[in-house]
Amino acid sequence: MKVLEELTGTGQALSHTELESTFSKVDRITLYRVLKDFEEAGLVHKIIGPDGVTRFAVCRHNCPDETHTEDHVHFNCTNCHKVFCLEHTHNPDLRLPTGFKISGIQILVQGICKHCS
Amino acid sequence: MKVLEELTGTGQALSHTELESTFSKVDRITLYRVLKDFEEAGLVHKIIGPDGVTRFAVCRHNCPDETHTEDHVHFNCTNCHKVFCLEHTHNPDLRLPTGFKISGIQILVQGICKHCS
DNA sequence: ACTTTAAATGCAACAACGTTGCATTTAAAG
DNA sequence: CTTTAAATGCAACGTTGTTGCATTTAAAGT
Ligand SMILES: [Mn+2]
Ligand SMILES: [Mn+2]
Ligand SMILES: [Zn+2]
Ligand SMILES: [Zn+2]
Repeated sequence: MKVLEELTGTGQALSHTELESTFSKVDRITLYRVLKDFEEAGLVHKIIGPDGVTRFAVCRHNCPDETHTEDHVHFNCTNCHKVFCLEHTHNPDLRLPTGFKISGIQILVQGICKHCS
Repeated sequence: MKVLEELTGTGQALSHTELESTFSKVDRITLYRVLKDFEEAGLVHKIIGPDGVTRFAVCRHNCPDETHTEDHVHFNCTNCHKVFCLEHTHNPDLRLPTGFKISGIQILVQGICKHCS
């Protein structure tokens, strides 16, 4: 519950390490299991940034239970390296090569965040 | 050179493991170093998929040396889990929240690839 | 309140991925 | 042929993430 509150309260996606230092009393394996359970329950979603770091963020209202598609845009600040979930959802008109059928899309925007600009 | 040929020849992005089994004679650390050198030289680029697996693909003609921006779209097949570089580049008209300045974008499309459909 | 049962936690061990230091081999220059 | 530098292989280490098992904690049943 504390983990979920932390994820809900902060405006950004948090890495395992960040959560681990926040809850220094909790064993890291417990944290792994908690986050996995939250993800499977559709409460949080995982974001793997361009640096390969996995972060977690709470799912918003528009996240369906079954498909668990998180189709909103993610923002990765090149200065502070934080990751934010943007409310913006975007479905661009991509013309893919023949034979390719699109089922989902992941957009990650890089730039300078609100706090760093 | 063999590694570069392999990456150029195949139409997809290859993971370290895949390359390692292709060149079973080569030590895995040498492979790490070769790929790192290629990346820093701007010959290949890294793609980290939604599963967190790192893959490598050759840079095309339109990859500038300095910025090394790979702004083309990547396709991840949900069936065979292969990753393809699409020629398509897309700059959508995103309206970001105030204070956020965009400098780049990464688009990863998921679906069924040509070979699996 | 006491007992039974299940869930949550912590620890150890392990595997995959990736990096660094160092010795050796290989190839390029002189 | 000798000198020098680059490329390779090995060992060791760090990080991330998973699994098995024992213990603790909490929930239910009596
Ligand atoms: Mn998100
Ligand atoms: Mn590519
Ligand atoms: Zn920032
Ligand atoms: Zn496929």
